[in-house]
This record gives sequence, structure tokens and C-alpha cells, in this order.
Amino acid sequence: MGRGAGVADPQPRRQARGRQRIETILSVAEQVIAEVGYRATTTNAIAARAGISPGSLYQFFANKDAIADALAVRYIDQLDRAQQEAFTGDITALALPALIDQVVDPLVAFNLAHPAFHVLFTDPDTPQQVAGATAHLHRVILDQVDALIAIRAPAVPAAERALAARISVQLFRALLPLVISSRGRRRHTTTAELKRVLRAYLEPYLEPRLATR
Amino acid sequence: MGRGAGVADPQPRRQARGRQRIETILSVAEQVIAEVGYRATTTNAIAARAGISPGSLYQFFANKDAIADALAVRYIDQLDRAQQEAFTGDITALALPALIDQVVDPLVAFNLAHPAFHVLFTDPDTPQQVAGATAHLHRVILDQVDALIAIRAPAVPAAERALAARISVQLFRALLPLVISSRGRRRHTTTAELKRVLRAYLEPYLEPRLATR
Amino acid sequence: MGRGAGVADPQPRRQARGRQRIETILSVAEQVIAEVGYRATTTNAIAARAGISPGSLYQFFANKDAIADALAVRYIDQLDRAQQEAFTGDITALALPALIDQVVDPLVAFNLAHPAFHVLFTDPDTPQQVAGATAHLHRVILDQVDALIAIRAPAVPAAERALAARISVQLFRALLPLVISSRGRRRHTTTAELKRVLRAYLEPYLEPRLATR
Amino acid sequence: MGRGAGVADPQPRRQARGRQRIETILSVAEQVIAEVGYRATTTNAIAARAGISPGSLYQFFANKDAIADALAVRYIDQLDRAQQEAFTGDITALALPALIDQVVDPLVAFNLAHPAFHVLFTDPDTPQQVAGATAHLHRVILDQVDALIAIRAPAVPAAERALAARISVQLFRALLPLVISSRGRRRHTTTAELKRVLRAYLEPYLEPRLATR
DNA sequence: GATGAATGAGGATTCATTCAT
DNA sequence: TATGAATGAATCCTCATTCAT
Repeated sequence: MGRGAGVADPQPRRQARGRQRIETILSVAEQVIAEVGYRATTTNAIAARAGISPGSLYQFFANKDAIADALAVRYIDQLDRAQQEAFTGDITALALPALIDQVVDPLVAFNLAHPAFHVLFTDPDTPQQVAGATAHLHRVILDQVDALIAIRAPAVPAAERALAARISVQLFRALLPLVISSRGRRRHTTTAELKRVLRAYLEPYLEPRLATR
Repeated sequence: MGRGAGVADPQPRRQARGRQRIETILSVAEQVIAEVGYRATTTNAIAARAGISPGSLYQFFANKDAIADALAVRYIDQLDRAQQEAFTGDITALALPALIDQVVDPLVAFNLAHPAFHVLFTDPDTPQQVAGATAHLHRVILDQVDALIAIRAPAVPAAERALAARISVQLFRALLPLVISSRGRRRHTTTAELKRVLRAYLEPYLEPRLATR
Repeated sequence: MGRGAGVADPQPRRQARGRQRIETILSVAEQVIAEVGYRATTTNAIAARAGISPGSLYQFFANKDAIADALAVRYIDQLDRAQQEAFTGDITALALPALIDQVVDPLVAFNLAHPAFHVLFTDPDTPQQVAGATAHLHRVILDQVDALIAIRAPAVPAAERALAARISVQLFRALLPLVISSRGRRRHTTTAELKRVLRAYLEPYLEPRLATR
Repeated sequence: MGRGAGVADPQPRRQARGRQRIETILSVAEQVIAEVGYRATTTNAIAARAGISPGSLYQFFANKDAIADALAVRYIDQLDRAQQEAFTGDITALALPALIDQVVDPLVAFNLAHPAFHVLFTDPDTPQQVAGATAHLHRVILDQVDALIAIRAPAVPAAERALAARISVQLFRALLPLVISSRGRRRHTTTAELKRVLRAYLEPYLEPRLATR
């Protein structure tokens, strides 16, 4: 009766609340990490800002590093999904500028929405496992860029392609802070510049007909 | 006579040893900071690795931040000097690749010699005064690049010039880790790529005759 | 119902325990400070003697000075209350010995109960804010004695009154250690002597008819 | 030849310089202790202010406490001598006010000249041995006052005499800070008040004919 | 599950004391 | 003997983590 329902129900409800808690914690962690860096971020601060007790936090995360890991994993998931959406349609047909738009715009949007992302993947205090996630993420992105070049410029040797991919990623990471820190219409300017850099760098690879390189 | 010498000697010798100690401490601090970041760097770790006691460290540096400050100051001094040497001769006459060589090579060499440099000027936990030094350094480099563009491409508007300078600096900072982390002949490759990026980005500004931009 | 109680209960119980902890810490601090002075008192020693960890201590007090402050505040509160009780009834009507009894007895009792009081308001290492409290306390007591003289000996000029008040306070403070350090019936003797000193000093002011001063 | 002279001479000269050094150290220590209290006084601060190295300081004093001890001993010596001078002539013949002048004035002068004296004998951080010296000093002064009473009021029982002596000493110590902290003509006022207190307290003992006690 | 007080190892810093020069 | 750099134990305080309620 009432009791049976009481037993059956709480389980999923609890799990739902648990998932909600986790989301809250991660969101708060994101903010705090973005503000002060990973090492200066205290678990107590996260708990307080999430409106829960430190003890509760440890119900969901084994330790501080686990939070960073979870963030990393979440980021990777979201990015993977974002990328899959971005690469819908025939990419081969796009001109380089349009292609770059299609890759850069979602990434910029993602970084603006998740300020800790860049910090986490840059901060030297970041835990070991995050480094693993970073590596994975790098690999994924690198592979994508690599594949892109492979499709559009089959003549470029693999080694060169790999290098170009790495450079491209680095270029993006490099100019990201400029984009993030600029406000209003300036952000448009810096984004445009970021794209211009990528275009200038990739042109010789991707539109080989025009490059004399 | 002989007595005068006996009295005069210890002072400089001690000072020399003191200076030596300071150098040792800064070198060690450089390594440790490069490895684990500023916040995770402990004064005791520095002292231990420098082969001195924690107390000794404080004979030379008022506190942990003072070490970072000293490093920052030293970096700025050395960079200033390096830059002045680099810009000897008629820069206007150089072709862009040669010009980039002249700017990039010393900077890369400097960063290889001083691995904490990049960390210190990037780490969010860096002390206040270092932030000041960073700002100064940024300004100096920006001004130089800005001036370079002004000389070679007077037609470019000031605002655009400033932006190009910032982008250039960012590009350099971005690709630096790639250069640093690559060993052996790979380093040569990554350095070349760094230069290629800069060339691709700056060409439209500095050799306007060829740019259709 | 039962649930409501279950939710409401922990809070006050915890707060009660917290208050208890604070009391314990302050009591212990009182002892230690009385024994070795403020500067030699270590927070770890207080924590150990209070049966808690150093970290716990800092849950209740921001730092070492805050403990001294709390003690000072508590002392002032208690003294204020004690004084108000002491001065109930028509003081003007009392003969000097009775009046002195009424002032001295509670003060002596208070100092016996709170051995750190005297130390804290005497120790040169006492923190800034305690100094403030000391100043306040001095002022309060001085004003009271001053007012007392003003009522009973209106002819005495204000300047002289102020001086007499200060001297009286000093006399009390001076002989207090003697009272505190004496045990058993000796304490009664020293207290009597303290009163005799005050009487001898104040007689010319407060019973001017008899004084030939 | 020259060497013989060199061997014979230095010894006394060195000792003289040594004594001079000791005097300097003690004078400086006196100042510093008076300013910040014993515990906050650092041996390095004393050495610096004495114009010598910390190492040299330890040539003359085994440790920090030894400095306090030496001060205590010196104080006792000087006070003994001062007292002997003060008690020259027929004390029995003096009226109480004159007697008090003869005791109090040199003591006040001494304390003004040696500001650390009071601190040292009051500070709870004072080392063990100084406590010994303090005890000795107390005893000496107490004995003197005791003897004084014994001579002038033979009828007073020994126990009462001892108590009166202790109280007198405490009264002096109590009001001393007031005298020391007052400047210019105010000092004269506070000194007079100090004497008045002692007179009021001791009159019943020393001029028993007039006391109805 | 939730709470938040409690823990205690660890880090920056000070200072009495030593010792190579 | 004088020097002053070097020492390292001791101090205050923080914060990741635990656990009784």
C-alpha cells in the first residue's frame, strides 16, 4: 500500500535528486575554478556555494580531483556531441572560411559557456587524470583536424598532417583567452582574427591549388 | 698592508657567496615552478632542492612571493637585453622571414633556458607583483611588434596594428609549449612551424604589396 | 510531527555544542594565558588542553588574537554586569569601608575566577583590540570611581578627582597579585590590607570632615 | 720582541673591550625589552642595535635568558648600592615624609634610568633565573622596609610587619608606571601622589602615637 | 543520505643558536 | 675573537577529508 509505493518510489527520485546534486556541484566547481584556478579552489567553497555540506559533496565525489575529472569527462562528452553536430553535411564541399566557421564557432561558444574548460586544461595544478582526459580530448580534436586535412589534401604526408593538426589546435587555444576576455563587439573582432589566423595557417594545406608553399 | 687585505677580503667573498646562493635559489625555484606551478611550489621544497634550510631561504627572500618577483624582474631584465641585441642593425631592410628569425630565435632560446618563465606569466596563482611585471613585459613586447609594423607598413591603422601585435604575441605564447616539449630535431620542426604561423599571419601587414587580404 | 521535530532538533543541539566548545576553549585559554602570558601561549597548546584539534579551534576563532579579544569582551560584559549589581541601593549613604567592600569584593572574586584577566590587561604582547578593550574598561572603572568621589566630595576639583580615580585603580591592580597568590586564610588578610590601602588613600577625599590632609 | 709586547698587551685591552661590549649589549637589551617586552625581544635585534653580530652576542651571553639574568644582577647591584647611600645617617630621626622621600626618590630615579627594570620584573615571559633575582630583590627590599618598621615601631608584631613591607613594595610597583608614563611637571604630581599613598598606608605603623587604627 | 564539526598533516614563516671563515 | 650566514625546531594557520549524529 502506501508503504509499498514508498519503497518503490524513493529510489529513482533519490537518483534524480542525486544527479541534480552532481550537476549543481559541477556547475559551481566550474565557476570557482574559472575564478581562482584549480589549486586555490577549495572543496568547502564549492560545497558552500552549492548550498550543501562538505560531507555531502564527498557523497558524490571521492575527492577534489574527482570533481575535476568529472568536469573533464563532461566537457569531452559535450564537445564530442557538439562536434558531431558541426560535422553534419558534406564538409568536403565547403570553402575553407566556411569550414573554419563551422569548427570554430561552436568551440568558442562552448568555451564561453564553460569558462573552467580552458583553465582546467591549462592549469599546471590540474590532477593527473584530468591530464588523461586532456590527452584524450587532444587526440579527438587532432584526429578530426587530421581527417579533415586528409580528405581535402590527400597529398600531404601523414607526419606533416599531424603537425598541422597540433598547430591548429594550439592556435585555437592560444587565441581563445583573447576572445573570452573581450566584451561586446570586440569579441567579434577577436573571433574574426582567430579565424584569420587559422585560415592563413591552413590555406597552404587545404587549398593546395593556390599554395606555392 | 697585509692586514688591510685581510680585513677587506671577507666582505666581497661573502657577498659573492650570497649572490651565488640567490642564483641557486632562483634556479631551483625556476625548475620547481616549471614542474608543478607556483601555488604547488613550497618554499621548503625549494630550500631542500637548493641544499639549504628553510630559514636560509628567508635570508634572501622575504617570502614566497618575493621569489616569484625576483624571477620576474630577472626575466624582464634579460629579455630587455636580449631584445636590444636582436634589434641591432637595420631591421627595415630585412625580409619578413629573416625578421621573424631575429625575433623568435632569441625568445625561444630564452624560454628553453628558463622554463618557469612561461608558467609564471600564465599561472593564475601568480602573486600580485608578478602580475605587474607581466603587464609591463606584455606592454614592452607589444610596443616592439607594434613599432615594427608601423615602420614597415605605415598605412595600417593604429587600432589594427595594436590588434595584430597582440595576436602575434599570443601566437608565440601558444606555440611555445609545443616547441619546449619537443626534443631533438623535432624541436627544429616545431620552431619552423611557429615561424610559419607568424609569417602567414603577418604577411598581409608587413608585405602589403603581395597581400590581397 | 515527529518528523518536524527530527529536523528541528539537530540545529540547536549543534549550536549548543558549539557554544560549549567555545566556552571550553576560552576557559583553557584563560588558564594557559594566566600561566605563561599571551605571547607564549600557543594555539596548539590551547587546542590540546581543550581536547580538540588545532583545526577545530579555528572553526570558532579566526586566529590567536581573536581568542584574546573574545576573552576581553567576555570580561568586560561580566564586569559591567557585576558592577551594576554592586551599585544597587543608595551608595551615598554607605560609610567608606562598606562602600569599598561593595566595590572590591566582587572585583577580587572576579579576578580569582578569571586569572587571565589581570595578565591580559597587563601583558605587553596583548593584541591591538584587547588594548582597545582595556582602554574601554579603564575608562569605565575610572568614571565610576570619579563619579563616586564627585557625589560624596563635590568640593574636590575635577582634575584632582581624576587623579584620585587613576591612583585608586592602580592601587587595586597593584595589590591584586598579592591577593591572588595568597591561599587560604592569608587571602583574607591580603584582601583586608588592600581595602585598608584604599581607605587610607581615599579617606581625605571622601570624608573630608575628618581629613586634615 | 714586538711579539712579546703583543702577547702581554691584548689580554687586558681585550678584557676592557669585552666589558665595554657587555655594557653596550645590556644597555641595548634594556631599551628593547622596555619597548616590546622580553619575549618579543629578539637576540638579533639586540645585536643589530648594539652594532655587533649575533655570533658576538653569544660570546658574552650563553643565551637570551642570560641577558635578562645579567640585567637582573646588574639592577640588584645598583639598587643595593643606591639603597646603602640612601640609608646613610640617622634614619630614626627622620619624620615619615622625609623618610619616604629618601627611599622613593632614588627608586623612581633608578626606574626612569632603567626602563626595563619594571618590565623585567613584571613580564610573565621572564626567564626562570630572573624570577630568582626578582625574588632576591624582593627579599632585600622587603627586609629593608621591615627593618625600618621594626626600628620605628617595635611594638608591631613581626607577621604584621612583613605584610606591611610587602604591601609597601607592591604599592610602589603599582604606581610606578603612572610616574614613568607621565611627562614634565605631571611627573612631579604623580610622584607626590605615590608618596602620599605610602604615607597614608604606613602612618599607622610608623607614627603609632597618632594612629587610632 | 545529509550534515557540519572535527581532524591533522602540511605549508609559510620566525628566531634562538651554531659554526665555518 | 668577530662575523653573519646557516640551521631547524617551533609557530600559526589552512583545507582535504572523515565521521558521529
